[in-house]
Amino acid sequence: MPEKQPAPSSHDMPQEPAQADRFCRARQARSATLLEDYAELIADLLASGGEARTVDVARRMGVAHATAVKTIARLKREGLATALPYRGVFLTAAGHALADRVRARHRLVVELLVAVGVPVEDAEADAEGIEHHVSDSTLAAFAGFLQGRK
Amino acid sequence: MPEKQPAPSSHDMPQEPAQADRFCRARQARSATLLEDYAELIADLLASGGEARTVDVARRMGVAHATAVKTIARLKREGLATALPYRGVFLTAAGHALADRVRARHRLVVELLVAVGVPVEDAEADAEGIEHHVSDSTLAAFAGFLQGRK
DNA sequence: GTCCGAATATAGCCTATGCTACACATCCTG
DNA sequence: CAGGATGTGTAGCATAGGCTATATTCGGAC
Ligand SMILES: [Mn+2]
Ligand SMILES: [Mn+2]
Ligand SMILES: [Mn+2]
Ligand SMILES: [Mn+2]
Repeated sequence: MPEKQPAPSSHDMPQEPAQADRFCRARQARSATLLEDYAELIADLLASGGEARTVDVARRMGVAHATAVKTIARLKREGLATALPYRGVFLTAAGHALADRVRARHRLVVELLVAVGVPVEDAEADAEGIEHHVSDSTLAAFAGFLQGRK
Repeated sequence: MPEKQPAPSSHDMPQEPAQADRFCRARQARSATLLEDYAELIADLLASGGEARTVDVARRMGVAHATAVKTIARLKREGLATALPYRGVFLTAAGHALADRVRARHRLVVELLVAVGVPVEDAEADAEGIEHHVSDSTLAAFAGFLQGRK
């Protein structure tokens, strides 16, 4: 066998399987991102206005309404939402549960960012992306940190 | 005109244009994610082993080699990398610059996470996704926070 | 009750990211 | 220097997530 070189590394790299695993998990999180954001948004619309119309969802997501329709179709396909024609979108129990989890995470991320000195506006903006990559472990650490400095 | 209702909100929602803007920026970051990770990885491979072969990149990214080929093609298309047939991948000046920026951000994010109590392994895993959503403002706040607790 | 603007549905097109399968090139090893 | 293992290139397929354009349907103003 070719005796794998000890690698003349100037600076260390992560082990190959561990690194691949990290990238895979990040990809996974990325693909769940949209559903999470939609679920949270729809829950908020239902809570504040009574109904979630496709147009409103599209406007708030910043996409064309046809795009929102497709994503909502995916929500339905995955058992997170239902919709009656010309009647708006609703969340299933699973959808509400997801929305709650996502909202809690969103808030905690913003809180943490603000606590370490990020301006509120930037915290809100960055949190929208960051939240989808925060594991339970990290979430717990955030909570502990915020608790400790109260 | 129908006199838009003041919204009988039980809890406040962000203004519509601001929220759409946040989602758009998050989508933007998401689409840059792959290029950033590839650039960083290729730079690391070049630095530690002398060359970056497509297979190694694929293995470390945890994807099929054909997938890596396509992404590397995009890197080339965007002027970040070059490649000679059967010779491996190289970074242009722009590619190296991107890699450096990305690596610095990656490290700072891990440091911050660890500083607030996230276990190192989880910090490394989550950082791989989080890093792509950290704005300059947030990055500066992280640096300041870490500085302050030294 | 009619009519018109707004909301909704649907179709078609595009790119980005994955994958598998297969063909060809390279490079060790014996 | 022959052959097999490994690396590369490429084709074909699928899904996700964007878009525009076009047709319907709804619902409120008159
Ligand atoms: Mn989000
Ligand atoms: Mn959110
Ligand atoms: Mn990353
Ligand atoms: Mn990284």
